[in-house]
Amino acid sequence: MSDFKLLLVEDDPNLGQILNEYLSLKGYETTLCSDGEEGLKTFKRGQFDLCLFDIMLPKKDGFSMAKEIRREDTVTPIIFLTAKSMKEDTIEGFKIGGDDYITKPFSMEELLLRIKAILKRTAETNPQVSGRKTFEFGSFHFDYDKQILSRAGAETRLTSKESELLRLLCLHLNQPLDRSVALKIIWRDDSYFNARSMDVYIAKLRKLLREDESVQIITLHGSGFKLIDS
Amino acid sequence: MSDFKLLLVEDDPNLGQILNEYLSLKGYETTLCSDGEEGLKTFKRGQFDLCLFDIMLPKKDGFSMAKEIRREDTVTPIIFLTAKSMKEDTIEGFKIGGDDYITKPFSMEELLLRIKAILKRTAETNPQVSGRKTFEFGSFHFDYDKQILSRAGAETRLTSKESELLRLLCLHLNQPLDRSVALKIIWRDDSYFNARSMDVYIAKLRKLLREDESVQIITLHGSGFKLIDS
DNA sequence: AATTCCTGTTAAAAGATGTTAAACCTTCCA
DNA sequence: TGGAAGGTTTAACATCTTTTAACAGGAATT
Repeated sequence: MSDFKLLLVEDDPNLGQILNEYLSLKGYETTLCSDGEEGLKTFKRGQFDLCLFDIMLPKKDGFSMAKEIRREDTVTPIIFLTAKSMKEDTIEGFKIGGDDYITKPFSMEELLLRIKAILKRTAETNPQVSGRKTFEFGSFHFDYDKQILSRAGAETRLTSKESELLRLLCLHLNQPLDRSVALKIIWRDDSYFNARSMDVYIAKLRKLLREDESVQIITLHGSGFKLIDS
Repeated sequence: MSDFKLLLVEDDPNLGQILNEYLSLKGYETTLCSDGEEGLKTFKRGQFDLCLFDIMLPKKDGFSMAKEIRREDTVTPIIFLTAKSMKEDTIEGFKIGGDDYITKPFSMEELLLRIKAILKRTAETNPQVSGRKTFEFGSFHFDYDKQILSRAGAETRLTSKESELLRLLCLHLNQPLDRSVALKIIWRDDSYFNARSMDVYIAKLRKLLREDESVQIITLHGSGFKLIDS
């Protein structure tokens, strides 16, 4: 499953309901709001991985919401939904810092694919903001919340530090994870002893991951590590 | 201006010309190809930041190109252009790993905004780094992620520095690789001692590559090196 | 040809990481 | 309250990677 949190703001109850159900069915955790102010409040409260905003909304339109969000957050992707396919609107949407723009009527499938394409990119370029909690790599399944690494039915309990580190590696799957970044996030401090502690945990994780040869932690000497899934 | 390199593959000479001019005007460095095979060859040679592929193309269609590219490179964004707005096509495009899908006729401005939206996401963290991760030259296969150089079944583990250097040489296969460029990218600093360190690594790589006579690292006295595959 | 600069090569020094085990800390419960 | 139990850090040593040093040759320049 995907574990991404989507914020959906749509005032048409029918469409809202359909979208909500469809996206939940597809494994996203969705929150539906029916007007702009409520949407904005909800956004500020929870952490979302992607926003889907209708443009014409009661109380506060989608563009205004996006503008306010972009003042503080330039990262979370925003997709606009709209009935009118007016060129000016499209342009406005992108200028504000939107990521995609879909005109109604659209197919659910296309919407889903566009959501996926954008999440793929943001997860790649901005791993540490992602709120993901479960991961799949090689033949492993890792549940960060439960601190459980499982494979072929066998479950291994992880300690918190093991989980934190594995999570960071997973968020950067096939990409470098910087030593100092990991130290600052997990140990709050990049010092000699913490660094050695981290090395110990890398060794522990390597031992756990040895069961699947297609997965390994590569050393990037002098800079960090990289979890590879081939 | 932007310094982004775009690869444009479009067989309609009119549209190709217009796109090319418009995007150049907007500050992108564009390369235009008119069929799929040429496009793929061009992609493999140069380093591009984004691809714009028409779907129906002579010799090799846009989807096939994207598929081949995604085997080695999952990073470089691909946008598909197409006349037909068939649902199946759109879905196919995203499934292959495309990033956006625009149906003709589209406004130049919208295309530009979509390009910008995607580059914003990818370029923030991964500037001029090409996404290629595996390379073939002579009888060698080099996997940059895994840091493994293999030939005739035999695998050699490389160190991080060896990998970095070999990667740069491969990206410039049969082309000069400037000393100071390599030093700035790998060592972050072009100084005397780093230069000597690099010479040591060139020697190590030469020793590894000796197994295949058709491959060698040529010295460009006073400027750099060149990996040649004859 | 002599000089100077640049590169090739090897080996040793310095530095970083791998690994294991013991010490240290918490937490929890008898 | 004392002591398991489990988690985390520190220590110690082994190993691997990278840098520095030293010397040998070429190439360019004069």
